Amino acid sequence: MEKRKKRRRNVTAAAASGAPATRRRPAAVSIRDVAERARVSIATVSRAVNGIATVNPELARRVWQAIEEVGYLPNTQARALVSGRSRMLGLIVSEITNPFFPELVQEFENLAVAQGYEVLIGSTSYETLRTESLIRRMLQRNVDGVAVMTFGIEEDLIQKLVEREFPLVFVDAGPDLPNIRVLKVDYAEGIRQGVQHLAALGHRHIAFITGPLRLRSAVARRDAFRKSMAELGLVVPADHLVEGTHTMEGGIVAMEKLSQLDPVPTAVMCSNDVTAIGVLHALYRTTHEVPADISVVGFDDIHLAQFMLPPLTTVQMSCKDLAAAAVEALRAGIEADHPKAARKEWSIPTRLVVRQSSTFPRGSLPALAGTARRGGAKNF
Amino acid sequence: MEKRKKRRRNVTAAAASGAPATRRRPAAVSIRDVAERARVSIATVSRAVNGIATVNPELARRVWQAIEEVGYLPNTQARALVSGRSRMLGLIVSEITNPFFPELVQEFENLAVAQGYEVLIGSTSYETLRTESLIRRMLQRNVDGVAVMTFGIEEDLIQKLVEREFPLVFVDAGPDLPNIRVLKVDYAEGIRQGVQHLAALGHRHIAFITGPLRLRSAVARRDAFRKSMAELGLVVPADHLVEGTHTMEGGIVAMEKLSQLDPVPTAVMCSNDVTAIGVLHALYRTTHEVPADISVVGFDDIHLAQFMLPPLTTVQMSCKDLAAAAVEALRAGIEADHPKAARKEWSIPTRLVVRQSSTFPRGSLPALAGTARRGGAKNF
DNA sequence: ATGAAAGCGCTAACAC
DNA sequence: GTGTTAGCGCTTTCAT
Repeated sequence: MEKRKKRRRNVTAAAASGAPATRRRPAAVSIRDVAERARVSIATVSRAVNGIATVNPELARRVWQAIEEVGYLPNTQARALVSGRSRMLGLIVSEITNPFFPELVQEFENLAVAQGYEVLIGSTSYETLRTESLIRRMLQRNVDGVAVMTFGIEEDLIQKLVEREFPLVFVDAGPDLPNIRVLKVDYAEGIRQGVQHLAALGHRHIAFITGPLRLRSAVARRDAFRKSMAELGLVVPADHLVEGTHTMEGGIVAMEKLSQLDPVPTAVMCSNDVTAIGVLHALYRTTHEVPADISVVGFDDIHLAQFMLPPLTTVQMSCKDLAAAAVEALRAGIEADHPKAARKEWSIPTRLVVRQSSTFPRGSLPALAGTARRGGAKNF
Repeated sequence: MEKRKKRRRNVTAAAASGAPATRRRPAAVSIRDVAERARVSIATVSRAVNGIATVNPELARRVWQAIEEVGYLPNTQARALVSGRSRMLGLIVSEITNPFFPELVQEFENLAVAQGYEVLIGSTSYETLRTESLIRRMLQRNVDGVAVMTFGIEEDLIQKLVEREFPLVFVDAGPDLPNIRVLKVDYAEGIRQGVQHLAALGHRHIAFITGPLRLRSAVARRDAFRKSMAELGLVVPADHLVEGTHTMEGGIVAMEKLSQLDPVPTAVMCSNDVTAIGVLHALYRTTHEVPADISVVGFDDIHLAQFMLPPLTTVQMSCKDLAAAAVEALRAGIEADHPKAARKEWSIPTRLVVRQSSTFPRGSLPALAGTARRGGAKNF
C-alpha cells in the first residue's frame, strides 16, 4: 500500500523546467509527517492540535511527541483558507513616524498577539492612493477585522470593507452599521481641564493650534476648546485659532503666526503633543522662555512629552486604553459569542497631566518671577 | 450539467451545528465567479490575472471586465499555499517605541509594498520569550524572508529560521551561511567625524555613553569611539565610558553619573539619539547649559533630533539606506535570479550632521562667550 | 473515538 | 491557446 500516492510534494516544477524565479526552501514539516510518525490519521493530528476533547489520551500523547520530534508548526495559510478566518487584525494608522502611533501600535500588538491574533499594520500618510492600496491589501489578506485609528478618514475609502461586512472599529465617529464599532474619546473633559488650569493660573489670552481640520477629531478638539473657553466667559478671537498639521513643522509655522499677534497670547494649547514640540522649538528660536513668557499645553501625553525641555503639560489620552478598547471591540465584532458582541461604543477617558511647560503669565505674580525659569506650575 | 458540483461553498458548518464561535462574512468573490461570468475556465482567469502572455486578448478583456464587475480580489492565502511563497517579509525590531524604528519601519514598508510584498512587523522588547514567539509566528505565517534589525540578537533564537533556510538579513554581523546577508554600518567613519569635530572645537575630556553592551552594535560604536580618540592621541579614562540602555531614561542615569566626575567632561557623545535626548533632559534638570557648559552629540539622526532644544548635533545613519539595503538583500535571498543574488554584504554609510548642541568648551574662546547660548557651532 | 475524503481558492502540469 | 484536473496543508463532515 503506497501512502502519499497523490502527493507531488518536494517535486518542484523547478526540477523539471529550468531556472525558477524563486529559490525554494526545503518543504516544511506538514501534518502528514506528524501523522505518519505518530501512526495515526491526519484528522487525529488535527484534532489533537486543536484540543478536541474526544481524542484518546494515548494517541494524543503520541501525536504531541511526534510534533516535538519533527518540529511541526501548523501552516497558518492553510488553516485560514479552510476556516475562512485568518486570525489577522488590520491596524490602520496615519503615520507610523508620528510618535503617538508607535505607542498605540505596540500596545495593540501586545494585546492582539496575547489573544492569538497577528497584526497587519498600514499607514495612510494621509494619501488617498496609499489608503486605497492599504485597504485592498487588507481585503486580499483576508483580515478578520480592521481598526481604523487615523482619527478621521475619507469614508468612501473604507466603503469596500463596509460592503463586505468586515468588523470595523473607528475612533470618534463612524457609520452606524451592525459591524461597526466606535471608540468615543472624551475630548471635552481633558481639554476643559487644560483650559481651567491655564485660566486658574491667570491666563486670559489663550490660543489654540488645531490639527488638520479635515480630520473629525481635530474639529472635535477645537470645538472642545471653544466650549471650555466659553464656559469661563472667555472669547476666542479668530486669530487665536490657527490650523496646524499635527506635525512639528506645523507647530513651528503656527507658532510663528501667533507670535505676530499683538498682544501675543500668554498661553498656547495644541491639538497634539507633536505640535507642542514644534511650538517649543519655535519659541526657542525666537528666544521666548517657556513657561515664563508663554505657557504651552499639549494633547496625547506621548512618552516623549515628559522629556521635553521643559517637560510638557499635556492632556493624556491613554494609548493603553485606546488599544485595549480597539482589540476588544474588534473581537466583539468577529466572535459572535463575545460577551460584548452587542456593544457599539467604547468610551476613552482623558485627563490633564501638569508638568513644567505651564505657569502664571509673566508679571502677574511678581513675587514668583524668580521661579519662572525652572519652576513652572509644579508647586501649584 | 451541474457546475460547482463539488463545492460546499456558502454552506457553513454553522448552519447545521448550532451557534458558531465565529460570525461568518458573506463568502468573498472567487476565481470561479469570474470564470463563470467571463465564460472561460478558471485557468484562463488565473493566467490573465498573472499576466501570462499567451492569453487571447479577447478572452483577457472579458476576464478583466468580469473581474471589475464582480469586484474580484485574488485570495492571497490560497496563492501562498499553492505557490509556496507568501510574499510577506518579516521585520524584527527591538522596540517600535524607540523613535528610530518607526522611521525604519515606514521606509521598509514603503519599499516592500512597492515591490509587491507585505510586511509582518514584530518587536522583541529585548525579551527572549517574546522573540521566540515572534519567530514562531513568522515561521507559521511562512514569510519569504526576515530582516532582523535589532542591532544584535541572541543567535540561538534565530536558529530555527537558519535551519529552515529562510533568507535572513542582519545588521552588523551574522553567521556566514548561504541564506544570510549582512548590512555593515560604517560606524568608524561617522564616529570619527564626531570625535574630530569635538576635538577641533577644543574638547579634550570627551565622555561616551554606550548602548547596552550585549548588543554587538553597541560594542562596535564604543570601539569606534575609542579608536577615534586614540587616533588623536586622546586617552579615554574608564569613567568616561558609561553604559546606557539606548533609552531616554538610560541617558538620564548615565549623565547623572558623568556629572559626578571631577572635572566633568566638556563633551558627551551618545550611542544613539534617544540617549542624547535623555542627556539634554538631565542637563536641563541640573541647570547646565547645552552647548555652553557641555556639548552633546548623538547618533542615528532621528527626525526628532533637529527639533530638540538645542537642535542635536549627531551622526547620521540613514534609515532610508538601511531599509533599502534590507529589502534589496532580502529579495536577493528570495529570488534566485535576482541580479545581486550572490552578494553577501551591503555597506551603510554614516556622516556627521552639525547642529547646535556642540560648541567650544566654556572659556576656551572668551571672545565668543556671548554667542554660546544660542550660537553653537553653526558658524564654525 | 478514528479514519477517509471533500474541498477552501488558487497555480501549474498536462492534454487537446 | 484553452480547459481539465491534481494538489498546496489543513479542518470538518460523514461513515464506521
